[in-house]
Amino acid sequence: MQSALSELEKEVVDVFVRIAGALSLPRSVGELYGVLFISPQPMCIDDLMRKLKISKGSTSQGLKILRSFGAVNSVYVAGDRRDFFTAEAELRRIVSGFVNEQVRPHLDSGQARIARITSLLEEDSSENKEFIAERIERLQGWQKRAGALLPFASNFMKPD
Amino acid sequence: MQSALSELEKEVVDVFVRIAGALSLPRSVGELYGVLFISPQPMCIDDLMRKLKISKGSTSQGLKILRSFGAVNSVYVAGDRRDFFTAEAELRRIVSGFVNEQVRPHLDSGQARIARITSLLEEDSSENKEFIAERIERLQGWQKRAGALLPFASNFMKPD
DNA sequence: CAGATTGTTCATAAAATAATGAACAGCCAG
DNA sequence: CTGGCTGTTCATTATTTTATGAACAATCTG
Repeated sequence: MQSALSELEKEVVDVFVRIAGALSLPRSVGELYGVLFISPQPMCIDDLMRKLKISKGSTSQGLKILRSFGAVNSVYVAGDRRDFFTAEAELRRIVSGFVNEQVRPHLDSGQARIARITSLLEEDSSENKEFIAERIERLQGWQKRAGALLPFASNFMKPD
Repeated sequence: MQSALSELEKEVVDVFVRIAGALSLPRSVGELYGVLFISPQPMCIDDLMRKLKISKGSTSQGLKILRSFGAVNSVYVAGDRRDFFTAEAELRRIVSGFVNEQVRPHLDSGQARIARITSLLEEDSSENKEFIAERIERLQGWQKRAGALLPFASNFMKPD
């Protein structure tokens, strides 16, 4: 296992670094997934640190995040005490993990907040109450739509 | 037009600040949209600065971003030299603007990068070539799927 | 045209986010 | 139990991102 990224590996890692950025995840998370994604063998923390030249802390933290939504799988390697990992390669699983862990909670707290807003609005008595009420209802509709889109998006990834 | 945020306004702004965060947009962009969203009247830069207590630079910059994907509309107010704005309230328009301006370009450059990777792979002659080839193909499939999902997501917002 | 008024830009400051690495906790092997 | 690995945590440092505000350009107004 050579400890430098080949040109090809660098490109692949770069793809995932950009994806990570789009998802508001740390750069290192994208790097880690990228390296695992094109590695035929499972890798341990030490391998990843050496390949990417990042610290042990970042590596551990990054893997924790990846595991949190199932983007990475642990693999047992006989005769080695260390933990090894591979990239989860089924898009559907990653998407649904991500949705459940990183997106749904936000939607839920948004739901709660809108409920609070509705009750604030009742106490309110400005001349614009009607307009504001319409806006809040609209916002609620958006929320609902977003919630409906998520499971659909997961299914959309079905065959992969 | 009072120059402080009511409790209700604060809550609404907060909702959009969180959404902005999820979309990797500056906090101020969420604040601006939020205030416009619950404002019955069009607002000018000065109004927004005062309401949100943010600088003129942030306000101008934030509105520029919002305009870039059609989240905000310019309104002419008779007898006033200043520019006035309202929040675009049709979700479908905002989504499709956002997709076209902020998402599609990333997908496209990703496409280009994958093409480059494919050519790098041809020069490559490791024993793992086959495995890597499979992964790159898979990645390409993901890319394609993402591209297909976007127009669908836009349509999903249809009635709003 | 001269003087205001309005909006944009951009160098700098401030704030938020991520990475580092040393300290620590757990665990196995002898 | 002791010593050596392995992985995690977290206070600090580094980096990146965002906000600020003064300088500027553009546009009206009288």
